[in-house]
Amino acid sequence: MAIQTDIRLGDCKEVLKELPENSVDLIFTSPPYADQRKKTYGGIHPDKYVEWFLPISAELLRVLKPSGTFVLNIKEKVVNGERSTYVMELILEMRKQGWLWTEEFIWHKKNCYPGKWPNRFRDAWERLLQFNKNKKFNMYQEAVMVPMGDWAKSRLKNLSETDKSRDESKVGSGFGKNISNWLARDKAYPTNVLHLATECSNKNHSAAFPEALPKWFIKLFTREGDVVLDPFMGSGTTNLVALNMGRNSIGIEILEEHYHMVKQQLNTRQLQLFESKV
Amino acid sequence: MAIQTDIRLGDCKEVLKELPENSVDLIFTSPPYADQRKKTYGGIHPDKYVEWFLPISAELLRVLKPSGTFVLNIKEKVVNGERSTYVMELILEMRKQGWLWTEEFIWHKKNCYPGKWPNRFRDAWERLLQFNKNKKFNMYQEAVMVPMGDWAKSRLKNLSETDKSRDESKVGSGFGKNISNWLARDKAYPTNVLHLATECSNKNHSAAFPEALPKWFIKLFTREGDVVLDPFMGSGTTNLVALNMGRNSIGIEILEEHYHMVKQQLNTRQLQLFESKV
DNA sequence: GTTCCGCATGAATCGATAG
DNA sequence: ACTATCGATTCATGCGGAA
Repeated sequence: MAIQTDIRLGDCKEVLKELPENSVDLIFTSPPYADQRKKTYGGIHPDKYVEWFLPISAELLRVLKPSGTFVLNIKEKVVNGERSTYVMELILEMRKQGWLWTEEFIWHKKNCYPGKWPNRFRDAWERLLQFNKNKKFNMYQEAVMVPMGDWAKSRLKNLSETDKSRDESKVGSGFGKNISNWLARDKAYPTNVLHLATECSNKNHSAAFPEALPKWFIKLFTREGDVVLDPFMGSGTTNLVALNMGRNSIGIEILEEHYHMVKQQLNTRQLQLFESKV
Repeated sequence: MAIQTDIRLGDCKEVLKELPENSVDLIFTSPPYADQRKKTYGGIHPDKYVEWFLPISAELLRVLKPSGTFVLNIKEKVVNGERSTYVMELILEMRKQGWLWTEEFIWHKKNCYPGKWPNRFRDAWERLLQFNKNKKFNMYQEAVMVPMGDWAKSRLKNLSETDKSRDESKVGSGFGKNISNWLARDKAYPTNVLHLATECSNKNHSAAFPEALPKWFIKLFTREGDVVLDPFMGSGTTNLVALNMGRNSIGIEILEEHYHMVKQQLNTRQLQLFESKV
């Protein structure tokens, strides 16, 4: 059966109500961060963020299968010299809503925004919060194991200090950094720290997160034919990756501009897939 | 003047009251994590953790200089399949107490303890929460600069060959000013992600952090002759590093065993320092 | 065809200036 | 006093043009 990619235009708070309950295997999304992207999303004030998000997370809880997982990519910004606390408040409120806060992965951004400030360094990481409905959920750990090829072994012998750090980021797109520990084995399990670069200047559009990010979580939490949902689709990275990986997906986007752009990209990609089968 | 290392035996909640207010430049500590290390510290239950810590953080707020910084190394453990929320609750409560939550650094542990669970990967990171009394605080960023990446290196190499000679002939015109800025800089500022290995050395303490961790923050937030405090001294890593870096320090430890061990180590080290001067 | 170099560009943050 | 906008700061990355 062909893979379905269902793209919908509208406010996810409303559109989500159209989806049946217990129908999604993985929700992977990166909502607009508080007080950012004002031009495109209207900007949610940090003080109002939790209040704004909770009705949406309630719908997400409804549509997620009991065995499914919700991965939320978010990072609080600095307000008045302090880190905002809305992400922590959101976690606490979502737990009251019925979510389990299972894990917090760290996305270590290799190329973060430059800048110099008197009392702060560059912010090089974001949160990837894992939420679940039940303690038992689907997780396919073997799918994200890091292969330890021969090249890694040979390169380890004569590594300069600079090469060491560079080498780490090349192994399996940033996973499995402790090379020397795992030399004896073929594959290693990753950790809860992901070391990836942002794809900053793509030709037509710049995605908020690199393809490797949704790809990793789709591998980890779904199998082929499963359903992936991104309620804040944006440039459609999650859905395109899902399609390429043989997963059905649903994407919701509030901006017509993004919606049409993703629609067009999907048509191109689906045509490619069709032709490759003929 | 000789560097003072003041080690005290007792419960820090009480001992801290002996210290004068506004007297400490940096507090760096790793308190017992909730419900962990039961054998050595009696284990604080996650539900009671905030309640237990707040009187201590109140004393810390009192003894810290207005220009000082408090760095708290902590990580919530997994309870019943979920991450505990006591760290987030602690941050929210400490802000009510008057602390500013300035930043959250990530310690990415290079070689974390191996292990495999059905629904979880190895935990390879810990939080380093930075709290301050004021928006203005002492920070010596140059002390922790790191070597630059490859791009800058290759660029520098090329600059020195093509543009350097031209620069010399036009001194004073301002033409080569940018170039000399680049030439002078072989180091870049770090980010808020620290990538350090854990030390697996056989210290008689269950959760020793590597020396590089306190060393980095002592460099960043203090100068020689400043005062560093670790209210949960443990094996005394913070104080030993401070001594080696020419900082005065105070350490408080509740266990006699640790207290005497650190006392002895300090005597040895101070004798070394004394003899090297003679 | 390779390799190399130049350049634009980011979920950023601060401080100053303006309404 | 309090919010909105703007310029300056700065580095890893990928692309396109050049050698």
